Amino acid sequence: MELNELQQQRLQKLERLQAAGQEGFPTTSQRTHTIGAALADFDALADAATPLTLAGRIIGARRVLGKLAFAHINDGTGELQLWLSRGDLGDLLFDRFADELDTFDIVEVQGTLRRTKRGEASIFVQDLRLLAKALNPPPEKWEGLRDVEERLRQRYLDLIVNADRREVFRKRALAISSMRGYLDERGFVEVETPILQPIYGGAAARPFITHHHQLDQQLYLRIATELYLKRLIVGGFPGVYEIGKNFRNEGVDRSHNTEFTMMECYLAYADYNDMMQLTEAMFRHIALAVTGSTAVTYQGQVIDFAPTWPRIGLIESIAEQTGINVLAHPDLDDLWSRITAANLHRTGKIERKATWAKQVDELFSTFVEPLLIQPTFVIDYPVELSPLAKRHPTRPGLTERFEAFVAGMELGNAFSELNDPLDQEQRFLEQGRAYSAGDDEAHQMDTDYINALMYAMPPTGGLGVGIDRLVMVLTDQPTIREVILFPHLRSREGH
RNA sequence: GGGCCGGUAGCUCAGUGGAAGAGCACCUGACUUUUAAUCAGAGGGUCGUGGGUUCGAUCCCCACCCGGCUCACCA
Repeated sequence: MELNELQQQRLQKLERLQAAGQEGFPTTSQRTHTIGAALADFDALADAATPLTLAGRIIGARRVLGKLAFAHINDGTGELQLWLSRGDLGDLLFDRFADELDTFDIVEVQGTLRRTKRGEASIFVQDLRLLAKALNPPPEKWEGLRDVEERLRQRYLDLIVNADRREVFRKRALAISSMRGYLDERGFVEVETPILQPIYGGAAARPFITHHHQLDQQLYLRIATELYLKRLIVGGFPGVYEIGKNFRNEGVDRSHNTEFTMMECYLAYADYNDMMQLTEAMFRHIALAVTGSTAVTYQGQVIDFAPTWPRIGLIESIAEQTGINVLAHPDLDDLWSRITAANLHRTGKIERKATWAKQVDELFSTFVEPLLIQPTFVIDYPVELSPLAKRHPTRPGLTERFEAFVAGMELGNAFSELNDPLDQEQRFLEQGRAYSAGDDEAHQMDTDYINALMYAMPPTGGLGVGIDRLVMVLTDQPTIREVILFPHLRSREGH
């Protein structure tokens, strides 16, 4: 390992300490309180002059003023100023602090709590030792670490330096635990289903492909959990859910990451209307848990998760924005003629797609989705777009499906689950034809899933929620990579 | 994948076809209540990588690598 000048200076300090009989990385800390606990009980501990042992990372500049010195330490629960004087510490320890310790070192201090003349809560240090030497120097004192690439590649440093970053991930954890709590309370059983799958399904996406050597079997990283979870509804669970990673071999942008976290839940003897109510109630519950309010500000816009959300028909919303009733143009050639007649292709945003369903999806994504800022249910999707959803009983060609949109992003997808095995088989066959026609995201035939449906699945409502996007909205983050700890980046040589 | 922009000291950033800069950090010295401490001084660079043009390239040209924004695709 080649060390730069700053790293060598720090290494030399470590070696000097070790030469003086100090451990550079002792096995354990003897701390008596977290900083958070010390601050919470500050006045009592200070009045009683209780001796405390605290530990933490030296953050920010050390200020050495001749025979006095100041610094701050942070242990993840709080931050506290160290007050060190040559008189109290003695020459050996004071010089050790001044000469051998650096910003980012992790130290342990003993002392009593007091306020300085200017009123800042501090620990007046009587003893100190190194717990772990930082060989890397900190970034700029005020600008911090701004370079996006470095922040993502060295997320640990980003988290050290940018304290609000840790807050985002605390809120992410809170969002997930409150979601889990909501579902647990309502009798959903949390399950784990395969990530490595012999047949991928449950969504329209290209998969990652891998191989099992011993079994000599091609496997896919899951793109969704759907088909396994519904097998469990067949198996008799009243409701199931899974929170976990999905993997889609597709582009990365501000609202897409290669691997992302989804919650899927299925409720027996329910339909998509029930799932809309569940979605509203659950999002309200989570928003309250994370932010204390149902109204959150996202990128300057107030978004209110309070029920009841508007429900608009997919077909009607496209017609409203484009003047085109896609159901009146039920094949691709016909629909494309209508689009060109309306000159929509001249906007530069619309091009001819491989299938009618994808063309409809593009019209919606382009002309309707960006307008859906407040939580909105878009309902009743075409059968061709929804191979796993039950047909609408009164609207031919449509299914009982909705997607939940917030801030112009799809946050949820749900339907009354198709439980007719014969219809499901036909849908898979249709998907196979779409694949042949050039739709490389079409579903594969899953005969075992059909077999499961042939034992009868009760009427079931299902819902999927994109956790990362939900966290983006709840924490006001502009991109998905700011709510994922280690988003995917190309590897860089020598790093 | 396309378009536009970027990569210079540990970090944040200037800059120029003719000797590589600033601030912060770091190092040395002074300083017993600092809060971006202050004062004085010193050190630190394969200017993303590889070619090319040129007497001379960090700068101009080409290719490549990594990233940002954006469009396309997807949730």
